[in-house]
Amino acid sequence: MPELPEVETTRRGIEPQVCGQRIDAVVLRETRLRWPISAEVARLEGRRILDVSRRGKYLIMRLDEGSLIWHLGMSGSMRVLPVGTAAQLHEHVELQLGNGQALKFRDPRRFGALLYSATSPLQHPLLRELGPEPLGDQFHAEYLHRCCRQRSAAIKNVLMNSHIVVGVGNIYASEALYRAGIRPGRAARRVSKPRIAKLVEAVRQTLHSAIACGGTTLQDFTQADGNPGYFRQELLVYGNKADCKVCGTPIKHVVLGQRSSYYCPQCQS
DNA sequence: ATTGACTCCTGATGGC
DNA sequence: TGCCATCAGGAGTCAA
Repeated sequence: MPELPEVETTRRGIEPQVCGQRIDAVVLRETRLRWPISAEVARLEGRRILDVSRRGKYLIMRLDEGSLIWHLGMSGSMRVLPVGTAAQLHEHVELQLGNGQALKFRDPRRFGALLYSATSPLQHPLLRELGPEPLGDQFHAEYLHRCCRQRSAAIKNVLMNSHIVVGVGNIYASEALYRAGIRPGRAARRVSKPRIAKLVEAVRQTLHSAIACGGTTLQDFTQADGNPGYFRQELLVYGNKADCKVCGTPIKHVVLGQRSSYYCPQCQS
């Protein structure tokens, strides 16, 4: 579920509450996430959280010694609530802070992760090979065109490949392709450079708008204050079983790379 | 080197 | 009402 806008929304929500705070206690209720939570995490008492940054869909919490790397997986969310607030079902990790607040990580499907990195977190094997940030200046038409030129894979799968560009998941790939007028199943190398340029802009605009709405909530996602994200009502094609809002043609649903894709057969080619 | 299938897990939904 | 099959936003890993 959480794609870049949801992770960025989470980052902005927790940052003011956790920055500069000392970790008074760590509560681990379930350590079997995507990878088991390592024993070092249980020993973080006394460390201080310096800042919270984001790389793709990863959240990085820099400590005065080492770093924590979080991933929300498909169903993860974070909230900040007073220490002592009853734990919800599937609330696997809780960091109790010096200000009396607790950072709570909930993840029903346990596809999320919490990793400890003793050195530079950006050099962690999971982060080292990631592609550029879609909202940064390294992601541009020239770059994406170069990535697409030789590839026969569907353009949507290329967009969702985190080694090419980070943060774009199933929902926003569908939305950006709709905005750019490109069919999701089109082979990447069959997309002309001008259309690639349009797609780069569509990805940027879609992500910016979604961040402004606090992300998209389909099921589990909540912002750090417990509110849902409001981009769902702005979605143009994803999950749409009705007609195209522009031309009235019925929206098509296909499966690409085992993921649902939606597009307008009239507006997208 | 790319690619597509498979995998982890719980919960919501829809058909019978 | 209940039971069962299917599907869901991620992404590493493996085999071809």
